[in-house]
Amino acid sequence: MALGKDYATQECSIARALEVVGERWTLLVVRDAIYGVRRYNDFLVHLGIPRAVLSDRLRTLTEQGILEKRRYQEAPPRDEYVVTERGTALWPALRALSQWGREHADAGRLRSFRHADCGGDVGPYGTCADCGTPVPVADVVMVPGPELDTAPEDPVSRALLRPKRLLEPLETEPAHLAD
Amino acid sequence: MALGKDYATQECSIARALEVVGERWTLLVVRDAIYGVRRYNDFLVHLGIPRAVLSDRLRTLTEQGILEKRRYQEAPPRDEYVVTERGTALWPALRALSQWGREHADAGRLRSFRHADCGGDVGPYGTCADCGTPVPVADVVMVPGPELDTAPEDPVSRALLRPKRLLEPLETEPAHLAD
DNA sequence: CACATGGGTTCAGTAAACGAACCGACAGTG
DNA sequence: CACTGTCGGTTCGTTTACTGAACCCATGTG
Repeated sequence: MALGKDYATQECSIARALEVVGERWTLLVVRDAIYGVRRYNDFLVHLGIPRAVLSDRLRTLTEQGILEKRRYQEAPPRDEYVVTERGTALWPALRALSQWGREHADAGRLRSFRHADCGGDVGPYGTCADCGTPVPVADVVMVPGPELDTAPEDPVSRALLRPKRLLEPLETEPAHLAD
Repeated sequence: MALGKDYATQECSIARALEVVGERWTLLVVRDAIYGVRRYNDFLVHLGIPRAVLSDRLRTLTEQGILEKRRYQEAPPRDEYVVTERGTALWPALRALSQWGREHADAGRLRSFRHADCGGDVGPYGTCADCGTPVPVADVVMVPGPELDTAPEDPVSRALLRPKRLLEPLETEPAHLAD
């Protein structure tokens, strides 16, 4: 991880995982990638992260095979960062953290997760509260809660005011349409 | 969290959770607490963490209600840090991270988790692979895997070479018995 | 041509982590 | 009583990381 000392001495798969995704901002970048954010600028404005740190995290996550950088247009050259299977495999951990946050750090509910097939809530074990089946990340729909800012600054937050199926690319308005 | 900038602008329960437990070392302290580590020195030698950082994390986690500091002997005064319900509620997140680590960052298996009642593996959704029921943290037994160091330096790692039921206090040998 | 956009890099200042040293209260040993 | 060791810390100088602002470059647009 760095800082002179890493967790390498730890014989523990939690430590190994945190060695990869435990740095500041890293899990939030992965979260956004799973939410469908793909472009540098969208990560930037949504996270409010310093550019140098974002560049570093995107590079590291790409090297780790959690994101994949790919050119989606040639002129001008533009790349996007798409979450890989290795990255989506972090979804259960993010979902569990989100659950804990809802129960122990939030006042109200900010967003919740629903099973796309039947509309049931995704329960504490990642299974659908209605139909009982485990919900894969691609079948999760994130729906906004009552405590969200209704007119956020950044276009990513605005796009996330509508229900959003995870993994699908997020469509943000071009900047010149901003109020 | 600090560093001048926190995640406070994030309307997201993952960010709220990471605001509390996202700092370096914090989740490993919670992990150890769930494994049954309770004493300052045991955290210290098992984690290999700088003392100042450990003191800070224990204080912060206590303030957050994730650990509870309590006096267990008067002369000399000795305190222990016991994980609270709020702390054990982080178990699903830790288990999911562990799962990811096993699949994507480990070579072999270091430790695994079993359902105490029936001996079945705790599966990817936190349910027992044998009997199918969700396994609460108190019913999890951690068993050592083949890749562990068989003669580790610190007494905590030595104690964890035997199967260990989570949450129960860990019994470490007194230092003068070390080889 | 001027200006905006996307995707970065560079750099100085600040905050955090590191590791070694130190400390106080007590217990056990000789 | 002195000596040694344990436990649970604090202090402090050094190294590393994060932050925020400025800058850069290629391209497209009015």
